[in-house]
Amino acid sequence: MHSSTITPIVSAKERLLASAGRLFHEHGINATGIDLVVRNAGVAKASLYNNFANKEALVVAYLEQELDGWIRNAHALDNPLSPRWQRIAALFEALARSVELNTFHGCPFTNAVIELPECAAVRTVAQDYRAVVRTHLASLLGADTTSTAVSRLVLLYDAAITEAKVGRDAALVREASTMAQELVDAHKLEETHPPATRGELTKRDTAAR
Amino acid sequence: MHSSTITPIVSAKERLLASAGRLFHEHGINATGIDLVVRNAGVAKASLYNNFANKEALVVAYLEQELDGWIRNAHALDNPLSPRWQRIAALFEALARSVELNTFHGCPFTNAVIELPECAAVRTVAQDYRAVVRTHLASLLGADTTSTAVSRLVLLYDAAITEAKVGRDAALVREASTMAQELVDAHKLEETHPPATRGELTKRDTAAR
DNA sequence: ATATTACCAGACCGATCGGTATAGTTAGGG
DNA sequence: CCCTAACTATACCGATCGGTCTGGTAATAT
Repeated sequence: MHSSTITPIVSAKERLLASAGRLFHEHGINATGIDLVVRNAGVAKASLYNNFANKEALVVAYLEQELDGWIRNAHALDNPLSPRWQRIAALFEALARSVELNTFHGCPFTNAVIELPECAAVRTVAQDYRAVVRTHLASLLGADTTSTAVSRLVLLYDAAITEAKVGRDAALVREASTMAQELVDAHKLEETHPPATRGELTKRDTAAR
Repeated sequence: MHSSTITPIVSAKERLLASAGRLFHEHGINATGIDLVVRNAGVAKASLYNNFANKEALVVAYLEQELDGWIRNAHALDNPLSPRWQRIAALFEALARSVELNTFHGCPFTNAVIELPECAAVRTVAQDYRAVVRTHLASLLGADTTSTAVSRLVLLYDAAITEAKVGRDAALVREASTMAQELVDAHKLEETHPPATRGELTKRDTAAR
């Protein structure tokens, strides 16, 4: 049980998660059979079921791994010394480039929720992911997590991901980025201004019913 | 071959498409087997393969049916006598209500692209859908289909759908609606103003690289 | 009357699904 | 030295997958 066990350089569990990470993300979860995951990992089938109760557990572990990856990637893209608008733009720009390189396969959490709509555990991880994204965007924007400015940034980020996946349109991703920029500017103004100054032409939608 | 053939009130093809429409949309395409579609349609298995070459063809027909449904729904929601902002708000509000009633199962086209990422025919219908949406939103906004204003409206609509499906958050859907409202207002101003008037604090993202 | 057409019911096909069981290998720890 | 733990390889399980085939019925068109 110590970490002193040497094991075959990388454990079967790690190899399985790496394999699942590639296959689930690129070809989809339902389209990827257990046998393929195992073969691709170069691991015995029994090793899968020694480390995971069943396929669903593997899927959840895969998603948790992806969540971890998102966080690390977000920090790798982030330069805390840059101005806010640049730190936010970097997120969108990474997405746009991924589209151009044809390496974008969609948000793993959205994909999983769509592929397994009745799996509660999947929804849970997806909600965790959403909370992480919201928190991160809030910190980049320098706004309260519950603020509408952050909600709007979340919307724009999700929009960009959808355009990247379905439309494969890098230009639309960058348009979302531009909207995010304007949001940052507006938020900056709000910070320096007295609070109740901006109300020019909003809040009409509630009367739309 | 005439339309004078009586047939059992509704044809096997129609029953199959109705069944596929329910099952594919609610439980997912890959998770719905042929046998279930057939049983649910109350139809013989052979009738499926008399009307469709294979499952993929059924999926494509299902998507074409959904595209048709989207168009009809969009027109049903639309009151051409209402002001633009209301006609656009109706689209978002329908989405928000669907979330609250727990009857929203995601965009059939996005779902299909995610479930069958390597199926070209699915991507094609999805692009058709995107073109239809863009055209419709352009007409609601009274702007050119290629304008950035329409692109932004498309982004907001897709964002709302993602929040509806993954986050199940009607408030976020309505926030997207509010953003769309502001877009309509901005567009209205642009219409009445000389063209190059609005450039306060934009176009900086292109320097973000 | 006779084809033809559209349909139904269900057996059947090989392949693959997720998952289990058996048996053997390798390595470290008491 | 032997036990345990992690691993490999592979056979096997029932269920279901997408898809085919047979055989029969009822209504239409000629």
